Amino acid sequence: MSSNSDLLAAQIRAALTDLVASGELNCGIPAQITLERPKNRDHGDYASSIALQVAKGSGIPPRQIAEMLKGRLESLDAVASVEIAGPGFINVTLNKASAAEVVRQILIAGEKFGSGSALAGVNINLEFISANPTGPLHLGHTRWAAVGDALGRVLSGAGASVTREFYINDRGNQMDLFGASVQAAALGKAIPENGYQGAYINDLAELVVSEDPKILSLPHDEQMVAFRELAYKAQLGQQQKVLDEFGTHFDVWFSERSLHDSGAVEHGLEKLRAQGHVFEQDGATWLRTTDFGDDKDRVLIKSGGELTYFATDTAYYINKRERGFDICIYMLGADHHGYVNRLKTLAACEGDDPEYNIHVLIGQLVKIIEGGEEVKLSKRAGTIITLEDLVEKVGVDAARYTLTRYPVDTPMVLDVDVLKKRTNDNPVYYVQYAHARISGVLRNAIDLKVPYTLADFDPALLTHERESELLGALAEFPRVVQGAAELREPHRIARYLEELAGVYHRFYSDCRVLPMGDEQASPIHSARANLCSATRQVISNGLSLLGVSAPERM
RNA sequence: GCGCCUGUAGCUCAGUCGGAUAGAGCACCCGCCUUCUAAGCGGGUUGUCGCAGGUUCGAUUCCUGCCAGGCGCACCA
Repeated sequence: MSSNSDLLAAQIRAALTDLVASGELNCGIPAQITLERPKNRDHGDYASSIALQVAKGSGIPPRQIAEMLKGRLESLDAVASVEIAGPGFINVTLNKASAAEVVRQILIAGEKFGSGSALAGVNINLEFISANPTGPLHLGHTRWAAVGDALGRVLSGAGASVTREFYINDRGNQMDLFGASVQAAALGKAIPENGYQGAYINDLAELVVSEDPKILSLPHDEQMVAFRELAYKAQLGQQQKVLDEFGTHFDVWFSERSLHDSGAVEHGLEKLRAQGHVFEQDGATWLRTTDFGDDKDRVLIKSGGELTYFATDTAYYINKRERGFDICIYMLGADHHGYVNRLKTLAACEGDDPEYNIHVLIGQLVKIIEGGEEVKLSKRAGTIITLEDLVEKVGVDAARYTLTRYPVDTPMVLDVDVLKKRTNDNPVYYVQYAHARISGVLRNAIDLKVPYTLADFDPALLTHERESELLGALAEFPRVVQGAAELREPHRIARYLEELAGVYHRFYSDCRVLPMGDEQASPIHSARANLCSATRQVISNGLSLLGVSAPERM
């Protein structure tokens, strides 16, 4: 079942191919023929600038090329009229009934509407958050929890096979420092220098002691390890619980320790050596990342024999690839952007294509303001705002929606006061309200005996301008999902939903859906109720891609 | 010094391969509920798309330089 825009694009391609074959036109044919949705409705339902693009090499004026294509487009059943405008734009207006066929497509596809196959067969590892298990999740993690989860859903929607993975940094000095901090808190001693602070450390200390009172009689070093291990389990469990409540789920919780225990690190080093980019210097072992444009080479094994973090990351990447992932997506905070180049060059050293096999998204920082001032303190964590703090303030839906409606490379400011409002200020309610409103209309439709199944649907009745706008917006959804997946930009879904909700609200205020008073139910009521039903389906599908609920009532 | 991100309306921000008159919400003013959810709709007002060049039929979009802000540049984790 192809959409009208696919149909038009295919027809243009066929027409161009024929013109080239017959010698009337001498030009290359673009790989992708895209149709735009004109901002100005006078320019039809779809517009193409193909004639301008193709004109350059052909020596024929663009308007003349547009003329050549016009007839072919007009011959399509779905097309009502074709006009050539300006320097050579082709503006296509669909006939009303075929524009309305999208309602049928949506209602038949249901939850599947919007899903596509652009990324079918692609196996993607999506790694995000990957916080240290030494404390609560902060605002930066929260942004990833929302965006990463949404991206996972969007990629799946585009047909990819997606594994969501959380890398647990459960090894190294930070863990020992964490253990020592909890230990100190339990013993009532001063937290070590650079150690972990905050009420949660005391909570963890109490919890560990209550779970295992004998811990207090262990020798000091052994005791630190015991505290470290028990606090680690508790803190990780806490992160998992919080994420679960936030609606973000992972397929794999990957422990850094397991990477070492399984021999994956040695294996990774072997693999890099075999590729010929490893060398020894000053007693250390290096990876010659400068072979692929890094500004300096990177140490894998320190002169003291210790592995660097980079070595582990390298092994981890190789491990992912060997688990069969075609594309590894990393979502990192802005403070790690220096890492992008290193990750890409290590992929190159391993023999991969850094432009395809690895994709790094950098998220800019999130600030949160309340009452006009930046909020910096958390009751529990001591210094940082946590995921729980945000959810407690504004709720899961508002938090998730707001965090996903901006591109990740924009630094963002969350205004808590706005997020608490239930007005247009707060787009999540605007979109959810449209869903609830439609649900109300459809409940009433049942009471008023207005049938809205496909058997009752006559597409030719949807001719009002508001109906056309709504139909046009609905038809866009699959393209939006595909674009969001390919560009790794889930915020496009949110922006689209706001647009769609706006179009629906305008339709609602101009077009009466249900019979009034004693009026009998007629086919137009059924047609409009079907349109409402299709719109509700698309809003629901879109919100689901963002992990935001679609309420039946508000 | 080098690198990444950002700079669009009074505010918060959209604006995939360059396209037609640069958009939305908020704020401000004025309207619309005796019949489907007013958490809504309509109308009015708001711009040197940071600055300067370049590429071309056409640049907010691509290239170069500069200015401003944020963040990084370890044999740290």
